[in-house]
Amino acid sequence: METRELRYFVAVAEELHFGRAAQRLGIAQPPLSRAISRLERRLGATLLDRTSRAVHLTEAGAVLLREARAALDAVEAAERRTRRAAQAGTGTAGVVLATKAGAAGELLAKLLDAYAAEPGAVPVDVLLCGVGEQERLLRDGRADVALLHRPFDSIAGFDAEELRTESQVLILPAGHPLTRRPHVRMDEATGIPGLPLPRWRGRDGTYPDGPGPEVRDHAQLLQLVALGRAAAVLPESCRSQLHDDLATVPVLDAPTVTTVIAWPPHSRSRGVAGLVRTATRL
Amino acid sequence: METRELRYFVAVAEELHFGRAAQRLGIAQPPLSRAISRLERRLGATLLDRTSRAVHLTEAGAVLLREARAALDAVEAAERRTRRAAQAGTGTAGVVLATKAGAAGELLAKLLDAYAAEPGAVPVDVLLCGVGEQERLLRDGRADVALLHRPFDSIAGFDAEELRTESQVLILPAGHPLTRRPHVRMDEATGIPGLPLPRWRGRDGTYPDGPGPEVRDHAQLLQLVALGRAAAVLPESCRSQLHDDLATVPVLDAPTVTTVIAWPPHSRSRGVAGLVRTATRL
DNA sequence: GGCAGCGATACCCCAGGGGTATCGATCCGG
DNA sequence: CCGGATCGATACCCCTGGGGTATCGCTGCC
Repeated sequence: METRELRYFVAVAEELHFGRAAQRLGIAQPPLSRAISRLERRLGATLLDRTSRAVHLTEAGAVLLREARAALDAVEAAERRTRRAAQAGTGTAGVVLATKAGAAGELLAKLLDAYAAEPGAVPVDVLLCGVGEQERLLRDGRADVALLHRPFDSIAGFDAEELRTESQVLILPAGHPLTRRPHVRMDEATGIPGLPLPRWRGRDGTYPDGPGPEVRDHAQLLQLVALGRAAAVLPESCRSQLHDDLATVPVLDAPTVTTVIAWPPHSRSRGVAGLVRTATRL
Repeated sequence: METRELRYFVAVAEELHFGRAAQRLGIAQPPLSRAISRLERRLGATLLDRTSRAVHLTEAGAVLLREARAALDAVEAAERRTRRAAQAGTGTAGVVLATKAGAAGELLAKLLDAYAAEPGAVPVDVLLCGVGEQERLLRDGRADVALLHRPFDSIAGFDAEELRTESQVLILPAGHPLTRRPHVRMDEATGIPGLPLPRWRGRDGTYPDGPGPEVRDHAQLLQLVALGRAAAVLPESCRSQLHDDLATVPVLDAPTVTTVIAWPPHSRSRGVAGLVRTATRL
């Protein structure tokens, strides 16, 4: 199977419409129809049920859609990482580290400093991204290594080392009555009148239903809290980045958050290995 | 990048010789040279240093070799799993479970029985393989789910659930003086005169240096022990499969062995999900 | 210096990927 | 119930590019 065929199939499987898929691919519809038929013939499998009015995925088609996405990510990653390895000047290639914007601030700074001081250290580019994006960046090769936060981020499919575990705190506008409490419980944090917890954007770009404002990164969230429109429960290390217009209260029964450094299992290059070693010794 | 180009590059990178690589690929040498040049031009990267006497990988080439192998595995897996999903009769596709031949005997039997009794269970094919092969089978799609044993097998890149943890025992021919001991230490087990521990075959098909016979699965190993040519340290659950010509002694300081059920992170199909659910409830 | 080994180049052929025109089936509005 | 709109499949054509053979140019080596 050629990657072109996989790309074609994914386009059709996502659009469920040969015409639109062809348009998206920048080709005409007939060659696309032919390519899919040929793919089906070679696989000995019907991938799509087509009536002349609608297209549906068969069970085999659903399997191929999942697998093809993973395979195309892997091919894309190969291309990107090779390009980066080549262009990073003659000599040792750099490494791209992905982390959530606004999270893991001092840990990240310490890691970068400590690693830069190592002998044989390689240049590190930091890629700040939205919540939940790191997984995709690692998978398609835009990043080589990432800082993730369990249990929020999934480390499925990656190698990882734990760096730090911390408890969470409730973040409120300074002066809110609850800030005088020594600690709160989770059910108190979720039910503050007028200060709902926010809804985080999912990987697919949609937001869960419910009350609370929609947010996609920490800066947005903290601003909303400062404006008195929301409360937040975040790992306690975020306190170092708060202005004095925000106050924190420990949440006793919130799940603890583990910061991990993760990388694709097959691509433990020298740069990644060094960064991981430095991180675990921090 | 097309998978053909990746296959071509991997062949050359492994052979470090255009002629042999072309032969392996079943094409002539000139088109292979051209394909690699074109790949290099498109990537904007030199992948191979070629003098007219020798070919070496550049740094970018080494990156691409690693990444290309992973990508080709993913493409191969896509093809195989789709074929299986299609041919598994009309209706629900089966699942292939990989496990080491001779290991996890009763656990496996219990799992298969319990799962088969579930409503909506899917046919399960069991694929018995050599030590350390499961990783490759999962990666290239010949298997969908596997029973692995940490710390011997790496679960890098897979999702996994722990099933059972057990300690290890020393296996000796019946009547050996050490069998009268209530327990032994690891350093005693490794130094038995005339009964060396075996050398396991690595993933690359080679054996580590040292004394001891070369083995690749449990059946071979147990036969060697029965013949008085080796001793073995194995998880205690293997006792249920020993004839009375073999005896066991607990090893106090051997690492504990955890049996896990693992699967590729993106491919949690209905069959795999059900099997994992059943396994964790066992 | 002649020779053997190896990758690159030159040149040719045709399979196949891509395009346009059109067909055939199906759904829908009137 | 009919005509038009929609959509995937088919027919046919063009030409890119993948694959082949012959050969060159370079490099070690006896």
